[in-house]
Amino acid sequence: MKKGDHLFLVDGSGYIFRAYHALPPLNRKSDGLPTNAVLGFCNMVWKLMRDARDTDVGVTPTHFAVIFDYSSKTFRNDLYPEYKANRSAPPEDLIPQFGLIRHATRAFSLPCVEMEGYEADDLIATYCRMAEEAGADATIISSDKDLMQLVSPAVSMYDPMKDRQIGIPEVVEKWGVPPEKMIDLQALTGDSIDNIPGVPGIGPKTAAQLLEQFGNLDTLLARAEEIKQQKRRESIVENADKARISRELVTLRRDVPVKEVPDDFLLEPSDGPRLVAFLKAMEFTTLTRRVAEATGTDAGAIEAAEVPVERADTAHGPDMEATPAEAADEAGTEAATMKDEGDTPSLLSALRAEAATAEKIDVDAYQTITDLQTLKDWIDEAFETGVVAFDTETTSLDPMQAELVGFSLATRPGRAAYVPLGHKEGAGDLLGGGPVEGQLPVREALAELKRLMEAPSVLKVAQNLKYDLVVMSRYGIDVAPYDDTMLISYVLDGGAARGHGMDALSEKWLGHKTIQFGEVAGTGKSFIGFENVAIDKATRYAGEDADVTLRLWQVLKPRLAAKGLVSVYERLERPLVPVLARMEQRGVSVDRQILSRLSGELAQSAAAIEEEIYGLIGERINIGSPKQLGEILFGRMGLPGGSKTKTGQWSTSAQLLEDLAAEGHELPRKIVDWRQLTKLKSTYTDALPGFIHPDTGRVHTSYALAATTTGRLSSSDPNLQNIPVRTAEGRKIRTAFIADKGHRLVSADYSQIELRVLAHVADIPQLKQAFAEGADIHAITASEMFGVPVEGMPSEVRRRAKAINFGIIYGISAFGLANQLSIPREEAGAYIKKYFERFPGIRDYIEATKTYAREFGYVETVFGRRIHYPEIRSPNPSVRAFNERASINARLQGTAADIIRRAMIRMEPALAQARLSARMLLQVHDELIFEVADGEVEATIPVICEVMESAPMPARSLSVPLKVDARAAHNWDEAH
DNA sequence: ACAGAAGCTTA
DNA sequence: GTAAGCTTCTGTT
Repeated sequence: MKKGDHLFLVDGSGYIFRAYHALPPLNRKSDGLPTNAVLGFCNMVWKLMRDARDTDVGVTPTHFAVIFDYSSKTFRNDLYPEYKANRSAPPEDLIPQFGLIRHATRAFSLPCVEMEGYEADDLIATYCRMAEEAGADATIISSDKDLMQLVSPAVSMYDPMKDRQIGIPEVVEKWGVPPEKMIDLQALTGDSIDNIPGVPGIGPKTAAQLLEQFGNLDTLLARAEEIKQQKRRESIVENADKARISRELVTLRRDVPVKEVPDDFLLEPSDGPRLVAFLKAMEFTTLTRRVAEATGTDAGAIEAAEVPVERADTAHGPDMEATPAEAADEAGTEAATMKDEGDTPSLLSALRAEAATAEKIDVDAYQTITDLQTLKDWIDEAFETGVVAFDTETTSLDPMQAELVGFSLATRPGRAAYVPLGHKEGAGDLLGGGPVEGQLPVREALAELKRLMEAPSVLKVAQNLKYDLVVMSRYGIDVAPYDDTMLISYVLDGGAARGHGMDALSEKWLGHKTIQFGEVAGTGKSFIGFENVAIDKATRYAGEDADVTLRLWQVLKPRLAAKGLVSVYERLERPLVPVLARMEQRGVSVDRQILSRLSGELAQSAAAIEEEIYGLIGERINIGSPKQLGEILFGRMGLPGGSKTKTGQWSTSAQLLEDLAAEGHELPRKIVDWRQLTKLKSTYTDALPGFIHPDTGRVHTSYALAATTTGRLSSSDPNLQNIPVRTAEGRKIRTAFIADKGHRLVSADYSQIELRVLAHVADIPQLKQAFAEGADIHAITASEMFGVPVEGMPSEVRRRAKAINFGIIYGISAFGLANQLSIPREEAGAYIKKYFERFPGIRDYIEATKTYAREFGYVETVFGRRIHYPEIRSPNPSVRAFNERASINARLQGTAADIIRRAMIRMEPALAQARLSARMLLQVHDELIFEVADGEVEATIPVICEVMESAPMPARSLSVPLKVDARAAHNWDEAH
């Protein structure tokens, strides 16, 4: 390097953050990979390389390098452990872009410089010194004030986003001091973002004034007594040490032992094909064209580069579950082959997986926290790392009843602690139950917990967070921001894993068998409740939960980006957690009297039928026992047609009994009736009152977010998604679900949502038109198939078409349709054939789905949710056919599930914005139930319908309108 | 005390 | 033909 040369140094790390926030979101069209910062970076670099002379810099670079931070830990952390401790985790959309920008740098044939233990700023300072010593000039591409201390006659800065050069006059103008005094100025003012203390009460204006007066920091500190203003004087005298440590922190190192020297940064002509290949892979059309033109590259002849952002997971066979060893091996291979390619999502995945499993899980290493100061220290540590895994231990599996017994935290793999709060002495002791000595004062501990849980700069990680959210909320604690490892696993492996519980995830990803809850608290009769577990035992169990959760997060979270599933997690899963937590907490009113009266009526009717049955068969058997019943009906009484179940028992299914009844037999009808009544009684009228919460007087169901393969929710304890509706008897149970005084229940349900989704994804003109016109879809189908006009169509014809429409959604088979319609299989087959002739698009859609599922091992919903079918390539034809039907159904059911999830996530803000107090209580797959104040019903219904009908927007726009029917009434039966 | 089968409820 | 959860019975532990 020599006089006249000009070195450009891009602060790559700084640029990424600034561009990410300043530029509008941008996602790669083909898969949604976030790329806004990458595009900003490429545009900027391209412009500076080509025509820097035309910018405010006004010179052409001869040397060019991009400098990055190596990691967040540097020598400054040793000087001052709190350094940059306030930094929160980077946004989700940004993480994959770190690696991409390093790729971009290489695609531009530019050196990519970073060094362990040093920040990018130190490298920049060092290279500036080297350039100056060589008599050359340098321009730092950054507007960060931390770099302004480097500005000199030979060194200036350039803000690429404002096209503004920053020289000595600009620094003086902005800060009131020349560049060489910037260090002292920063030492006084500090920096809240980097957590540099500075002197409290001294801002840039005061600092500049003081430096003007005293010349420099040392003089100022030595002669601080001369300061006139009392407050200012005291603060400076008192905080002189903070000022000195701050100065050390902000002073950039100009003597980093760098490996490359500025001579290595000689700017060479762009490698057109290489650059075009990268830009094509990023799908930056305009820039690709521009670069191709300028470098004389034939863009059409260049293939998009293989940028290692891991895509479809087809690496291992469909029937094989990767063992932990295999998973680690796979990760290891990736790390080895991509080491010099930069921090790609896959590399990040591999590195994180390695870190999470590197240290063995040792449950005896966890700490029990028994004093407040230790808890504070742990929480401070969480603030430093920015991520903490936590878990609550309670007295009950039901979060609405659970009392907090303790909680655990993990700040990094292997480092976890348990905080016992409510452990009791002497289990089994009659007078026992006094608190165990040496536990923290609950109030103070909860205040500390709240400080951590609500801190915006610390990401809280939990496994099945909704449970903890409900418990925490009952203790007045909100949790945000957060991640849920169970949901991440669900998004990654929906359909591919048996479950997403912590025990299974730990074994799969960490190769570690967790302590079972039952081993700690006992099971069944020996269950003692967590509050009676000894604290050392509880520490091992709870500490492990937090430790494992943190490790799982480290392994799983990067995989989302690597597989392009970030938006599914962020848009369809994570935001739903607090929405469901609130719905569960609200509960729904159930009228005990109505249920008790119904129960009595059902008991009477059932008893009467029971007597008649005994009369007919001549003995008092257990009618509820299919075994005894079968032996009587088909053995002793010799009724015809009895088929056997797979265990060799006589089948006594309702379908079969109905058939027998149709042939004129008296007994089967009575058995069917008896079963219906006893079912209603045992499952609903008898069981529901037991779920009424003693304090709230309402029923609080539990929604599972990660239980179904398709993305639907499930409801349990009690299941409020299968409350009867089909029969008049059953519907009576719904009359017991009532609104609060002065309120109504509003039920809003999507009309034919899955058929509409089918019309959209399979792109069927006749169906789309029918939905657009609001026509009777089953009648239209029948009319198309049988050539019968819709007017005056026999109901049987419409019924058959309806069965076929539903059959399609279920992945139709002649066998199933024949069963449904009670017709021969040949006839059903002929219907299906005819249907496909009239709607060839549906046959194409079904075939395309099967082919896709076979090739990739999964299908995707319209919103990108992946549903795996690992057995779709099974050699067993019936297993294969089952998986094919399921995968056809999954795209439709899953898309519908995604749509209502989106509606639920938006519902509360929409209602709040409309200043309505309606409360969402229940979800039943295509229906939402609200409790609405009497006076607001009219205003609320249109808001609900609008949110539901526009739920796919703006992510997707369906080619078929969605229709929602909503009604208000005093109880669920009338509202539905 | 628990697990699986059968049967029934919903969308 | 798809997706769920709960109750009862039955056999095993």
